[in-house]
Amino acid sequence: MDVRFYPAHPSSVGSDPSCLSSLEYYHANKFDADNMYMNDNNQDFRTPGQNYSGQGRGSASGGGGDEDYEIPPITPPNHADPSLLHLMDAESGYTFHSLPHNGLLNPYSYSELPAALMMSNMLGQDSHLLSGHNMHSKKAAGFFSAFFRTFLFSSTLYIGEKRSSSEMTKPKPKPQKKKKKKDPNEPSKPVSAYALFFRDTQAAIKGSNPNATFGDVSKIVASMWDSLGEEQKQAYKRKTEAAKKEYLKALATYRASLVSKTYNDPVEPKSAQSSQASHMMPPKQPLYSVPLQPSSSYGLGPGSFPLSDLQSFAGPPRHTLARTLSQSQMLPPSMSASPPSPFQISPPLHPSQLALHQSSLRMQQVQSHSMGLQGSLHSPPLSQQGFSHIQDYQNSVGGSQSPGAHNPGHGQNPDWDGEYCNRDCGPNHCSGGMGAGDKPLYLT
DNA sequence: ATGCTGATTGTTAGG
DNA sequence: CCTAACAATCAGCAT
Repeated sequence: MDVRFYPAHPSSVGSDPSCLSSLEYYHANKFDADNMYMNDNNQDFRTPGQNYSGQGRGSASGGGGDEDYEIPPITPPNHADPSLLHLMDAESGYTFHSLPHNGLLNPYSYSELPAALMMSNMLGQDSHLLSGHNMHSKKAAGFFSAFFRTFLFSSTLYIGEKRSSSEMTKPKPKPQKKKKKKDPNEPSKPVSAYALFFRDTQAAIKGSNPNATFGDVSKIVASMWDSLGEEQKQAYKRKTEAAKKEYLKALATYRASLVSKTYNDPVEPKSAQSSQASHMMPPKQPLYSVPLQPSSSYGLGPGSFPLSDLQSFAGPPRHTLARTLSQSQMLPPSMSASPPSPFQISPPLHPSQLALHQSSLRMQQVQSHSMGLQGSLHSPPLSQQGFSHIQDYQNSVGGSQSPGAHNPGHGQNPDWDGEYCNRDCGPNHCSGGMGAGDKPLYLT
């Protein structure tokens, strides 16, 4: 592994139009572009022993596993400057008044990278966002593209150093994975903070390095995660916490639906179902009793808190939770919403009895739970925790990465929506197609 | 402490 | 066409 910063060669800058425009923007913003040269040397940043022979079973894309990944080598700005926090001025838009000058960038120090990455992601990846917007946006896009590349190369260097030592010592054996079949209706586990971060940043990485494999991206994201500021990690963790609460509720709903299914479907072999249901309800598991009703029983109507929040909380975009909820809506609210306690499973109660039996208890649970939930959901948005610039920009460009997601009405938390509504943003997603007749997502 | 599972995206092959 | 596997990595949970 021999990754190094090559002496800059200004003449080669022009080889990358996007970089050129970025550099122009650097100049326009008094950023020292002189240290941001590119060269034509292809950088092979594979780590020793790694085989990028391709993905999937066929590895057809591998070409023998001898790819060189052309991360445009950019000599990074020269000295570490933790003040990248001031990278963007939320007031004035996108003036960059505190970027480092003339110093090698410490690969470990780019605490603000994710924000820039997300910007790069939004700006560079989805060029449609730029079309029809003003030059300001384009310039910003250009800047972030180049800015991201700078950091990306730094992270590449970092990765190479990091992994070369560990892999030399321990070649990891590849255990045979076997994915067990999972009930498609079962809500997916909430994505971890890291997964969220991965989702945010991978697009930008891929945008800058289309040839980068998943492994490459993973390493880069991992190094970035390591370098992420604690505050920003906390921001992701807060999201995860919220998603976890949602997951628990969805899980409770799902389990309730399993039980109710048993009741409602006597033809079905009961033994398997009920044993499954009871097995899936360990007593230790905190179960939230949540009435599923079209308008939230918490008095939080669809406008009471951002729809995007709801949808982003709806778990990973595998549709499992959505399906679960949809299915649950077919059931009586009390049944679908509230899992019977294990003690109530035997002897089984009639659904109506069950509902009555639980209603009083649930009322108390709901009230207490709603307090905590509201607290978490209305916690300060990320925009107040270091992502305000992103929010600002999303406001200026339209808010969503998704094509066609105009979101005119749910601007309460655009950064959330922009970050996590970037998949499955079909006509029924984001706010665009979420009409009254669409499936509402009951977050109560 | 350690190990397992599942999550991230995109590609590919097989059913 | 749909699904599973695969890649590197991390978080979370169970043991």
